[in-house]
This record gives sequence, structure tokens and C-alpha cells, in this order.
Amino acid sequence: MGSPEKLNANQIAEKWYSYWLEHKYFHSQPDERRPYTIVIPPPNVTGVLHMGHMMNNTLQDVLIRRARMLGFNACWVPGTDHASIATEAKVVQKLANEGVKKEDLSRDEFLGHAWQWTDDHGGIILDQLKKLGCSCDWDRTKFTLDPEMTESVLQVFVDLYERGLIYRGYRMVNWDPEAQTTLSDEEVIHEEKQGNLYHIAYRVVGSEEKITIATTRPETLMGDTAVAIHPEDERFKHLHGKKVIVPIVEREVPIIIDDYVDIEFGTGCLKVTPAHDENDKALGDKHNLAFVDIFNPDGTLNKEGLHLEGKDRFHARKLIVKELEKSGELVSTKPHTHKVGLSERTKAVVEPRLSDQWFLKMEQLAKPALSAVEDGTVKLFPKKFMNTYRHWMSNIRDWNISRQLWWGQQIPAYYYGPDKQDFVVALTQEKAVEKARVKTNNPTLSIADLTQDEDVLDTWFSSWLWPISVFDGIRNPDNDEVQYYYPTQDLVTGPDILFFWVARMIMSGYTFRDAQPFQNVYLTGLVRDNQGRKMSKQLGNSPNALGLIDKYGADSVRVGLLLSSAAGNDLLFDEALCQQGKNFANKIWNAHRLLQGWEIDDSISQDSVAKQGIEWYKYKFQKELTIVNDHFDKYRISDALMSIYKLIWDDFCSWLLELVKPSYGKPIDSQTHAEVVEIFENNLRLLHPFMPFLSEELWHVLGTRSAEEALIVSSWPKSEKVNENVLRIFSHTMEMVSSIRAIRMQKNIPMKTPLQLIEETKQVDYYEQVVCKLASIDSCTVAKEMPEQVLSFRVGTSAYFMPFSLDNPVEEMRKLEEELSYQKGFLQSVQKKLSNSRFVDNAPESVVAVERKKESDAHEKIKHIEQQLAQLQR
RNA sequence: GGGUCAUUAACUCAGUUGGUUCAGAGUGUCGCCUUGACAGGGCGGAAGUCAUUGGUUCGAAUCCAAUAUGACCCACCA
Repeated sequence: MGSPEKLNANQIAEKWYSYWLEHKYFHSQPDERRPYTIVIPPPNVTGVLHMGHMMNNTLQDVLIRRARMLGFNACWVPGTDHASIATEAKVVQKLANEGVKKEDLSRDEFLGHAWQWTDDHGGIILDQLKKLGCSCDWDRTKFTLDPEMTESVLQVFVDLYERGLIYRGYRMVNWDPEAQTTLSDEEVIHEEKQGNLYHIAYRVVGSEEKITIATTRPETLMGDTAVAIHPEDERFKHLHGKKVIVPIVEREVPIIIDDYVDIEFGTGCLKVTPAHDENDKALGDKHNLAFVDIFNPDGTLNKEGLHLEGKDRFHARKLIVKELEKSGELVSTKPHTHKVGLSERTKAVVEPRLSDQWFLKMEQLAKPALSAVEDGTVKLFPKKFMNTYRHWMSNIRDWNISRQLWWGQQIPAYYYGPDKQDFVVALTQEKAVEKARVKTNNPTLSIADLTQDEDVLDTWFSSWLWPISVFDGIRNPDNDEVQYYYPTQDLVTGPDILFFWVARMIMSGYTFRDAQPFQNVYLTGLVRDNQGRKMSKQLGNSPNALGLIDKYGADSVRVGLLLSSAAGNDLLFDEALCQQGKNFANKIWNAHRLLQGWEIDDSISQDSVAKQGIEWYKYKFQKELTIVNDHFDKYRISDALMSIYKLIWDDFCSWLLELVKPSYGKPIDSQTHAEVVEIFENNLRLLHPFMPFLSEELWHVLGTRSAEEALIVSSWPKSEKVNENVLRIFSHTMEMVSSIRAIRMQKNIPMKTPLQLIEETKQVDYYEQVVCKLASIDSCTVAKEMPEQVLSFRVGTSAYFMPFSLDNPVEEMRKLEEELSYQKGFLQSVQKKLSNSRFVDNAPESVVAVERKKESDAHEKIKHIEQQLAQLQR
């Protein structure tokens, strides 16, 4: 056969990946089988594979490959996301490096650059997934900005608008001054920051009195249009109805009375800046205050900032504090930690800003999505995420879906007049014209009279349709594909996008197809380094994903990742685990070499020990198969892998192969060889989802297979009945072997020493040969009476003896006495339990029976040990 | 401020309705071995008052309460 001595993981990976592609095993189309579908969480089109992706996609591939072997029509849909703000930021940066400013480009010119960038860098990440072994149906690769995907998105926008769920509103939104766009609430991350609480004195009009307010943002003072106090605050009751002068701008503003104010906090007196704070806006609306916007889109002060016009907001803060200090109006500055909202993408401090934006009403959409998770139509793994999901869904706020960016789907709203209220929403310009003509009653209106809204849609407004739109289920709701593949089965993603993406897909699923998008959501943990830190570029603790594959091989990296990941718990990634994976691959490789190296003789009949071993292993395999299947059902993927790991390494390699191994230089009988090969093949079936390349390679080494017989499209083993009795006898046998080995090592007992068992009721003939072979003893027989000069050990309730002249009987006796006292203590505690009538009366019968068995077993063991001691004392 | 989760061997984690010989695994560690598949190996050890304190129970790592530590999520306290 001539397999090379060393395993070359990368070589076989390349070979089999092309083989699979060539035979279109990843491709799926509707047929009579049941579908098993996963849609990939689309990575950013210009992204690079990182550990999180590796983890995530390995899991998906394991699920898909097993489903394929289980006979499902497995379909894994790949694709990428245009990642509006992230990609646009990268393109802007790239242009800036070339000395080009975004402002100097037209929209079309900019989009040309963005597409160029996408074409140059896009899809790299998908090629990287191939290196990992992912069996995606590449013929189905989608991009969220593909024309048909865009059309789906726009159609949904129009539809929701017509249903009255999308509206245009002048609202306080999260503004990212760096990217100069709005952000949804979910794109804002709050971080604790050390800041100051400034106490500033405002003069009361018509009196010498001053009133002191507390603020963290003195630079917004120019936008103040009121000062607020609590109605019950005794300190300020005399000021009701009075006015104050805002320092620097010298603006006269009212003192308003509102119980929103917290008497305890700061000075109990609040400056109100309705244009730059959500709460202040509420106060402004309620008390009919003026709104003074003091910022430019880039976070600098506008002309309302007077002499500070053009200064950045944080610079302005320092300058204003200085001015107030000089004028004596700054009463005090106290350190104060508070949460600051940062843009998820640019890390810029988010500025609350009033502006015209598009919103989607969420309350109605959230209802079916909430009940789907509550009633188990959609299951979350691990379950703990149900609580956060429920909380979020029941407190959901409207979704700001417009972004002041260019890279994305432009909002299909068309203005036909100077007033921003005069617009129509339509899928195409042509349709927009028609609608506008009707609306204005002006039949001469033309496309030239329309201006499309400048904004694009939030990226998530396209990805929330992903499970439907990849099957074209928005534009063609009745097409065969979407009917067949939707709802999909499993979704594997990180909990960080539970709200961004998962929840919204569930909402869109019910809204547009009246059905859940997937049945199960497996939420993986974050990948951290072995010190528990998040992996990040700044820390430089993120291993190069492709480098790992080169170094260890894809199979080993997959194993390394899976060995450390319980669902939903963060996993501390350690490169040592990839080494463990590599060692495992090597172990399997060498097992096959052993098998291939034997000389086969078909003239001899089957070896009886081998026959017994094979019988045992078949049951052992079945037993583990049940456990593995159960782990899969519960999404305990790493447990499934660990079970297989131990089955192959310990049971197959360490026990079975040693059992069937012929003596040195002797041939193996052909029947045993054939049966071991079959067993090996079944092991490979279990292994395939985890280590696809190695398993496929060995599958073809062990037998000649046609393309249809490739492992990837073979079957997952079927469950068969287990003979528990055989397993029990074997585990007893294994314990005997281990005990003999242990004693031999300590006492330096010669090979071929015979072993005896004194109980006549016990059967030894079944396992005698196995024990003799593995423990290198001469025989195992039943003795009529206690032999002289023996070493002993016990397995279960059986006592075994080996004749051996002891150099140091005292040492042996000491050990026996230790064992005896342990057993006696144990017996005592069992008896105490059994003499407690409350236990005997209350505990289930089976539990009491177990205790009684313990008692009688302990008696028996004690008897053996005492006999042994008596013998030694003679 | 509200909530969720975690705390078990040196490390990373299991422990699935409380009940089989006084808590398991993988890695690491320590001994011994190894020219016959594999030192990327074999065999055999050692290692834990299950975070703390109470409670429920015949019986608690497991259920309840409080405390401590850590992680994450949500929220408009200037």
C-alpha cells in the first residue's frame, strides 16, 4: 500500500477539497430528501478570517457534514455582508492615504472606489473558509449588495412603509461625528469613563442670587434654553417662575419645574439643552422650550458657539471651563465617573443629535418573535440567553434604519418638492414618478423633478432578511427553493449579535414568511486568549488563523478549537490545543500504518482473543455512538468530539489494536484483519465531521472507493443494540489488566506468572486469554484454596492472587490493612445509613437496594482481605 | 441602577429530574518503560474540606437564601 511514514496534513487537505468540489458534494438542490439548511452569518466582505470565524464556521461545518451523512439534503449557504459603515470607513481611509477626500468625490465616484475595493479584497475570507474545510455550497454564494438582494431590501422597505411601519421622524439620534452618520442604539457601546462634574453658577434675573447647576458637559451650555428644578425642592421654591442668565452667551432662560429632576443628585438643579440630550429633549418638548443646535456634523461648534465656532467639542469644553473659572462662575469641579456612549465602529464619542431619520416601528414586529422563542419554536442554546432576549424584546424601541453613508442600499424615497414632507416611497424611479403624479395631481412631473433621499439603509436592514433573501423568498415568495429550504434548521453565531441580527431575523421571518427563520440558535462564546483577554489587534494576542492551519493542519486546528468550547461560554484559546489535535491526527495516522503493515494470512482461522476483542469493541462503539448522538442533540459538540477522541485513542488504539495485534513476525488472520478494517472505517465515519480531510484520506487508503462512495457522502453509523453483559465483563477484564500491570511495576514480577481466582462461582474462562495476552501472565485459573505466598488485588468483589515470594511481607500487610480499614469504614457508613429508618422508609426502593448491595459487597471484600492477611501472618 | 451567568485538581472544563464503592475528563506534572504503528508514544501514580456561610432533606457539588469575587447584558440620572 505504501502510505508515507509521516502525515502531510496540508497536502491531503488540498487533494480532498478539490475532490469534493469536483464532485459537487457541497452543492444542494431541492429533492425528495429532507433539507438541513444553515445560512452562514455573512462576514464583512473585506474582512479577514479571525479566531471567532474559525470557531463559528468549524461548528457549522461539523453540523452540516453530520447532517449530510445522516441522509439529509445538507445545504450551507455562504456569503458576505457589505458592512456599510465598516467598509465605508476603510475606503475613506484608503482614499485619505492617497490624498483624496470623500467630500471631493461625487457619490458615484466614491461608490466606484468602494466597488473596486470590494472586488480587490472581497471574498478573501471565503477562500480562507475553504482552507478550513468548510463544505459550503459555493454555487449559492451571496453578497448583501447583489442586485437581487438589494431589490429584496428595497421591496421590504416599500412594503413596510405602506403598512405604516416605517416613518420619517425628527428625533434625537446617536450621531457618530467621525463617520458623520447616525447609529442605531445597538451600535453604541457604553463605557465607563473618568470625567468631571462641573458646578456652574447662573445668575437669577432681577436679583443678586445665583443658582448652581451641575453638568458633565459644560460645552453644551451655549445650547441651554432652561434650568430645571424639582417642584418639591424647598431650597428653590422661591425661584419658581423666575428666569436665569446662561453665562457666556448671556441668554435669558426660564426656570422650569419638573419632577424628572433628582433632588439628591449634584446640586438638585439641572441645565437643559434640548438639542443635545435625550432627556433634555423630553423636557424641551414638555415645556415648549427652544432648541438650539450648537454643533456641526463633525462635532465642532457652529455659529451658535460664538467665539468658539469651529472648535472641537472637547477642546471647547476646556476653553469654556477656563472662561468660567476666570469669571468666577465655575463653582467647583469634582471627579465623576459616568458612562459614555461610543460608536462601535469608530470608537468616537457619540453625540445625541436631533435630525430627520427613518425609523421602523418595532413593537408589533417583536411580538411574534418573542413568543416564538418563549414557546420553543425557536430554541436558543444555551438557554440562558432567553432571559436577555425576552427583556430586550419586551422593551424594544424603534429602529433607526437610515445612515448618512453612501455604501449601501439607498433609501427608495423620492422628494418631489422643496419640503421634506413631500415624498413618495417606491421601488423604482418610474414607479415613484407615477405615485408623485397622482399625489400632486400633476401629470407632467418627470424623473428630473424627483430627488432621491441621500441616505442608505443600515446594514442590518439587509442582513435581517438573509435566511429569506438568499433563497429569493422576498421577491418570489412561492419559489421552489424558499419553499424547500425555509425555515432553516440551525444558526450558529455569537451572542454579541443576538439583537443586531438574530432577533431581527426572527422578526423578519414572521413578518415576511409567517414562519421562524431557523429552529435552533447555537450561540458560541467569545474566543479569548489563554489569559482570558479578548482577542484584539491592539493586544496582538490574536493568532494568525491561516498561520495556524499551515502549522498544524486544518483538521488539527478544528479539533483544537472544538476541544475548548462549551456553548455560550467564552473559550480560552490556547495553541497547545491545536498541538493536541495534531497529536490525535498522528495517532490515527499511525493506527492505520499498523493495520497496513500486517501480513495477512487467509489460511489460518480467526484468533480467539481477537474475536473476543472485536465483539467487545463493536458494543463499545455502539454505546459511544449513542452518547455522541445525544451530545449532538444537545449541541454539546466538544463533548461529542471528546467521546470520539477517547473511543479512538483509548478503546480502539490502546485496547483493541493491542488485542488483535499478532505476535512479532506472525501474520494476522484475514477475518480479523477485515473486521478491524471495518471497525476503523466506522471510526472514520464518526470522525469525519470533525476531521474531514484525514478521515477522507484514510477512507480511501483502507479501500478502493468510487466517487459515490466517498466518506463525505457515506452514512453516519446506525445504532444497534448493545450487549451490556459483554461490556461489563470487559471492563472487569481491563481493570484486572491494569492492576496486574501496576503490581508488576512495583514488585518487578516476572512475566508469565500465573494468576488465580479463588471463588468457584466466578467465571474466568471467558476473559482468561485476554488477560493473559495483555497482562503477560501465564494463566488465570480457579484455585480450590488459598495459595501460599501470594500477592493479591481485588476487582469488584473478586480477589485475585499471584504466587510470588515476598521480600517484604510487612509492607504488603500494611497495604492490606489500609485497604481493610477503608473498607470497614465504608461498611460502617453504609450500615449507618441502612439502620436509619427514615432513610429506609423514604428513599426509593432502588436506592435502598443499592445500599444493601454495597453492604454485602463490602462484607465480601473484607472477608477476602482478612483471609489474605491471615495467610501472610502464618 | 436593573438583570443574567459563572466560581469543582496546577490549567481548561464536565458533572443532564438531589441517591451506585467517600467527585470525572483533557492538558500539564511525577515515576518507570520504549530498537516491531506512534517520544507527536506506552504503562502506572499523585493531585480537589466542589468560593464562603446558613437553610431544606434520610441524603446536597446538585435545591433555597445571603455574602464574596469575576464576566457579560440592559438602562436617559445631569
